Amino acid sequence: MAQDNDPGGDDTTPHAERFNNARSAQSMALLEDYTEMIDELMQDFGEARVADIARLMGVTHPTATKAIARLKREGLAISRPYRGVFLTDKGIEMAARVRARHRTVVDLLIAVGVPPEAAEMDAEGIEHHVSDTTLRAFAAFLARSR
Amino acid sequence: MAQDNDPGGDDTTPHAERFNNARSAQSMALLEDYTEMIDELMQDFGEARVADIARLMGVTHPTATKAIARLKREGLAISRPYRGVFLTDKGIEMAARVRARHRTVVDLLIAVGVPPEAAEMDAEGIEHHVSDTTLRAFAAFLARSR
DNA sequence: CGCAAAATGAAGCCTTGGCTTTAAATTTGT
DNA sequence: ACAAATTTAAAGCCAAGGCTTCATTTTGCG
Repeated sequence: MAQDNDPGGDDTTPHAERFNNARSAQSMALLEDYTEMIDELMQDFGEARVADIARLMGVTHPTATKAIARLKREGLAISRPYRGVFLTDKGIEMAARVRARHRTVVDLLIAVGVPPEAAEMDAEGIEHHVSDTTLRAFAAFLARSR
Repeated sequence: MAQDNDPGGDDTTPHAERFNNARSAQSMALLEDYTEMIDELMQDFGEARVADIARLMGVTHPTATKAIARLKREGLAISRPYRGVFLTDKGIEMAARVRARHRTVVDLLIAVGVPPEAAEMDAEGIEHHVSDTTLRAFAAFLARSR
């Protein structure tokens, strides 16, 4: 376990780096989830209203509004009052990426024997922590086992 | 506007449930990480000091202290001022469970072709979102492919 | 032994992401 | 055309999880 006998020895531990990584991934999860949701609503209904976004995300409207404000701050979306929310090109690109990743994660889980419902459920949390390297490995595994 | 399906139809969406699930999993991640870290320090050095916990977690001491306060509130740990932190039986049990799950996740990732380093990194974030069902599927897959 | 350095704790601030309540604006229906 | 209903926005609260700064307690060493 320990390669070092003195806990006070190191300056930057690999542990710390990993935890900080996981934390920052978490901060992007919300952006990704809302972006994906808006994209989905646009495709399915031609518009994304705050009320629908809120309901589908399982939060109240003010919470959704606040999240959308952050999306706008990050240049992922724009919104015209009473006209719904629209993704920018950057937002659309992110939505596509997130959606592809989600599908790959679900497929991988199913491929290793996870029941589809559980796969769908867990993927929602897992996907945000899957790095590009891991995602490529997943895709390769799926291609191989098909 | 909308074509055939109306977004206002449902009352509780499966989406919302999944997101809320992921959110609550997230709230337990911190507890699990600190518990695991304390257990590790106890095993390796016989004591878990706030300063070491903080450094290994990649946060400042006050942040670690606050997290430890939450652990105590949840009955997972106790601490004597200036004497370090100790896990309760409940905390030890959680640490064991978390550690086993972590190992399984890393092994699964490696088994499907993720480079060990990336597996270790991503597992830190992924593990908290792996349900019991999924964990069992992982274990079964590993047993099978060995 | 005494005192400085190190470890710990306390207090206060920030941001995020939830919530409720209240108010304003727009749509809609008669 | 206007009142009612719906949608959106605004304001303020809360807890979590970061941070800095400052006070206190231990500890180690000359």
